[in-house]
Amino acid sequence: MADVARLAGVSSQTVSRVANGQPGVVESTREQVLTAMRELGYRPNSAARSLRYGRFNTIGVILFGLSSTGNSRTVEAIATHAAAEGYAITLIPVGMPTQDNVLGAFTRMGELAVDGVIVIIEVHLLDATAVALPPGVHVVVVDSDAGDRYPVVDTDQADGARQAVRHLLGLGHRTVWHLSGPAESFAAERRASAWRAVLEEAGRPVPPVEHGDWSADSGYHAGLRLAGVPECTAIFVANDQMALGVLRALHERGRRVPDEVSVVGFDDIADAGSYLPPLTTVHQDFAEVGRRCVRSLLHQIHDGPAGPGTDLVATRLIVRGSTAPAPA
Amino acid sequence: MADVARLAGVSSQTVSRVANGQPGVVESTREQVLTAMRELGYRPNSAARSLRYGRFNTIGVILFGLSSTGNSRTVEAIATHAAAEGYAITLIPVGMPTQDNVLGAFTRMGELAVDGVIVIIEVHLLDATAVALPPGVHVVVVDSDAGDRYPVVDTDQADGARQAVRHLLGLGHRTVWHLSGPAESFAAERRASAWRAVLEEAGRPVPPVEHGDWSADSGYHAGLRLAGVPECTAIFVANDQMALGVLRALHERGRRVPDEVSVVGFDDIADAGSYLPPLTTVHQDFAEVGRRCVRSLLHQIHDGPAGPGTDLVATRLIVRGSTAPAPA
DNA sequence: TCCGAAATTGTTAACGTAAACATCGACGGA
DNA sequence: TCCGTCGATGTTTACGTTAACAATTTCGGA
Repeated sequence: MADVARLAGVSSQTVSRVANGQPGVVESTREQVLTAMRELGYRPNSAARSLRYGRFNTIGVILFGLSSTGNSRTVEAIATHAAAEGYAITLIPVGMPTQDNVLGAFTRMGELAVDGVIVIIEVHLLDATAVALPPGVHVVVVDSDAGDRYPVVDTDQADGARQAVRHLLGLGHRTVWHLSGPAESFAAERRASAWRAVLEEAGRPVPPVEHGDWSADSGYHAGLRLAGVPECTAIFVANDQMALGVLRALHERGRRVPDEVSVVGFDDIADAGSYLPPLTTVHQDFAEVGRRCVRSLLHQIHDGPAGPGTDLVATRLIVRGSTAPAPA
Repeated sequence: MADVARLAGVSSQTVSRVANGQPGVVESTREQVLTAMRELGYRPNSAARSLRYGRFNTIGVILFGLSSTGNSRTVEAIATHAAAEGYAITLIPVGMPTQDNVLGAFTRMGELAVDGVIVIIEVHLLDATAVALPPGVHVVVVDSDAGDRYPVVDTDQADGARQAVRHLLGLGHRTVWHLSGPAESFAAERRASAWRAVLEEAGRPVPPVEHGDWSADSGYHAGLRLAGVPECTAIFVANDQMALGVLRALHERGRRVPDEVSVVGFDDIADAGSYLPPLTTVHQDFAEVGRRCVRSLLHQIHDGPAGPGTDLVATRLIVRGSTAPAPA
């Protein structure tokens, strides 16, 4: 910057003014400075800027597993909206979701150049880390029940599950079986309890819950077990990938979908419409979740901390070819 | 930091030494400083550090579309390995892959606190932007043919395609049809040209190429067309998602896989083993690509710029249930 | 007892930027 | 003509950190 000032024959302050588009610089001077900038390939040093302003214009995202569909789409939306507001995104991946690792991520975060953090991790891992969060750092949590401690943005898991189960009951199925996610997952738990609540409310029997780990493979194995249960004609699967595995298992066992068994998934991933048969599933608006995260976090950064609370994003059932009226 | 120094009754320099674990601080002093740090919740200001050191310890990743399987897994690997080396990852998403947007991303990058950039974008979009790249910023490019201008890390697309086509020919198929990606994609182009080369080398007829946009849906439509071609008994599809669509189309048209038609995909995404039937596909090691990107970039940052050149990551064919000997 | 070396701690300056304040010159009105 | 005002530009300072050097203390040995 000093070099630019020297070359343009002005003070560094004037260069600063030009760089930031501030008024009070006469046109001819501005031209000279811009020319000098180009000539020297000047680019402002953001570290110095941050130091001066006390802000980094950066949001940190702590997450476990970027490859899972939901996470990557949420992060993409976060990145897009943050960029629109002039904020960059810094990714802090957590290798394995152990408390130690999460704690480590929070510690690293504390040392990073970040104005706020969006946490996309099952919240029970946050218990021990609440203390470790640096006081000046704002937080938004996704997909957890931390609503009493931090602002939370999340898909309305329960309502999505309710829509799925009611759809199946509406088709005349006597009851609905459920393949849930891992026991530690709050998303899985909420989907499962909404499923149970609808059945109980309707006075239907509640079959035993199967558990998978979200993978198609685990869905396949659970599907093999369910295929052996003759009275099982409707299955609500907690995500689309496991549903894919279920479809394969049913197919291998000769149980036709949707004629003999109806299947509903959750997520509406891009491929769900191309499964055999195309999957009826609950659509999650990951982009909207990301958008609201950014909005909430920026609001905190600019206007001070926000109280806890939960912001739910609506879901909707997408009916495709994997559900049909119950067999006679 | 000054507060900590005051509370601990030492100079700020001593605080700095403690914070960085430098030697030459007596144990009792260190304790006092650590206590003061805890009490005041001190955390070092990374902007000041960056300013002092002239480095940000941050890597930028410019990409289009985080949701595509390959990208998210590559980014995850990049983030993991960068973190292990003490580097953070800053994401710069490009909304639509137009030259303007890419140019904008590079400009933003220039203003960001970044020591180097990994570019995960089809390279023809880089043509006009080569100039815009700030001189001091190191670059590694993924998935493109920029090998003459920048260091490139990429999957060995051609070899993967060769393995796929040879596998099908080895099963006795007279020739192999191809569903390619979008015409602008270099990855698609390389897979297609390797496919063509193997066929020509083997003296087989080269069927017309179908084009999709990587989505399952586009695969479905192309699949419907191919299903109408009786002599088509083997299809090499340029990615797994389109292969999923092809499987669905063949199924709907009553062409059995693999008995009547064999299908090979590319990527080996997590779900590929759960398709109906489980998909034979070319495995890409996205994690390794990410690892090498980071290695190459850090090498540049620490030891000076590297010349152009291409670093190819091996692929391997995973044979599952979607391929079988040609029908008699 | 005193001196020199080593260990520990303190002081100064600089990284690049921008806010706050100071200066300078031009212009208009009395 | 002189003065006040305003617009353009320059100067000073501070942001938080750490390298380089300076100062102080401690300790062993002659």
